Amino acid sequence: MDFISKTPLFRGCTEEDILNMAKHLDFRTDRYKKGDIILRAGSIVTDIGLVLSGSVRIEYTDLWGNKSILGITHAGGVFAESYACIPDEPMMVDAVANEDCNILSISVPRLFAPCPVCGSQNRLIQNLVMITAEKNLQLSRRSMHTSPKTIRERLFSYFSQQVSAQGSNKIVIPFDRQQLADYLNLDRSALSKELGKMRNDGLIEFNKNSFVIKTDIE
Amino acid sequence: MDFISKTPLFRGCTEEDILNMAKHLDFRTDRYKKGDIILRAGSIVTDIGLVLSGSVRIEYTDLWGNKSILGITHAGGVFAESYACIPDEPMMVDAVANEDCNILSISVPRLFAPCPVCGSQNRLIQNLVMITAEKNLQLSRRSMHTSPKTIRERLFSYFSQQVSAQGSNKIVIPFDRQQLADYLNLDRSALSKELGKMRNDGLIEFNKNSFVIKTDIE
DNA sequence: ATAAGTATGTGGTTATAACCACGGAAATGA
DNA sequence: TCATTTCCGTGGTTATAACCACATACTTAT
Repeated sequence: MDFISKTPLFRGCTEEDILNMAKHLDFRTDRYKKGDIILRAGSIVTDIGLVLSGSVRIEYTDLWGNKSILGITHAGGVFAESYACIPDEPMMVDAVANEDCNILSISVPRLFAPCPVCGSQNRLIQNLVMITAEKNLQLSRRSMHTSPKTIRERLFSYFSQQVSAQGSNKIVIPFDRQQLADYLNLDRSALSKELGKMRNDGLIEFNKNSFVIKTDIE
Repeated sequence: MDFISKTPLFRGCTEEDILNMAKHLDFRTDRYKKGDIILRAGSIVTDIGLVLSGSVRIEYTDLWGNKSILGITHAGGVFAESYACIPDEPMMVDAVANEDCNILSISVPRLFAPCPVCGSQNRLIQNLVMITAEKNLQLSRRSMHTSPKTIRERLFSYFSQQVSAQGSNKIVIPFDRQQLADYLNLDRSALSKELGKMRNDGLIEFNKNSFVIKTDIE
């Protein structure tokens, strides 16, 4: 309960607000065991899932049975919110219990239904806008960084964004090499090679996850 | 005005609602001439831009000056909403007048501020959630389709999603070849070649923008 | 301290996608 | 209708990234 009020979705809500909403909006919690399918591709969802404990894996399976993992939502995070917010939009992915977990379901239609009494749910909707907007920016950034054809250009794109975001030519990235490769849609060893070349070419310096990007502006 | 009530952002609002909000939320319209920079990268925005006429181009410029166009927002659409919804998030992109245009600015902080009188703005916020959620799904889909390494696999990914969405093995896609290549992050001629091979291999049939995807299930 | 496991860099090979160029088809517009 | 332009497929070449294998450095645990 104390945990809930600290999640991005309920940020700014008092415990009283939450209890109030729990009644009005008919919150529901469910337990799942590792491997259980929480939401199935093709189904229509109307509920946001808030992960109370454990984690949820978002999996994509194409027509030919090829699977790939699109993301993990940990405790405190929400999943399926984009599908839940759009009426009649079938899920493209499965939500699978990555480990034993506890999920709080919140009905978007109820959330959107006007409630003259409590202004609390408006706060919730606002948080929801911010959460989806933030996910949007993350997706946009990745799109930008993976659009160049060459490894070097993708790294340039990513680095320049990080330089701007961190306000310095000296940046620390939140990825190890494999994760960076996944993020930029590259092979790890090819990535390592290109980083080495860029260092030789005097474009960057790096040590582990710390990089110095040398712009020609002195 | 009649136009405004038909935009996705104001869907479901009566003219009275809109006039009401125009007062409370202090709507502002601005004219821009083709080429004008409406919003500059690095700046903090708090307003959503609703395109009343003309169109707005979203441009990304990296540290080395390389530009790329990320998208166009036409009349009725909104832009910068993700940045406006997240406090202190600097724009990564420029918003440029693609042609002479008229922009309605709506302050998100005002939109989020509680107004005891009018419930109309809640409707607006709900629409905003749906708009961002929809953009989210679009971005996710593209991410899914561009993650495979080979052209054929990207096409499989895209086709299988379309088959599912259109509910038939016979699909019509909204792209010409160049656009499909851009969408899947491919070279056009390479794309054409691979489509030809897939036809030879008996996997698909196509004619212009109509495709038949042959699953092995008869 | 040592061992096991993980992360990273590097060389070499190969598949493959980008690139360039062009010819024909189809759409557009006068 | 004809002219013009855009769109699409194809061949050939080349650059490049994936892939494989391995050696070294770094972590972590016991």
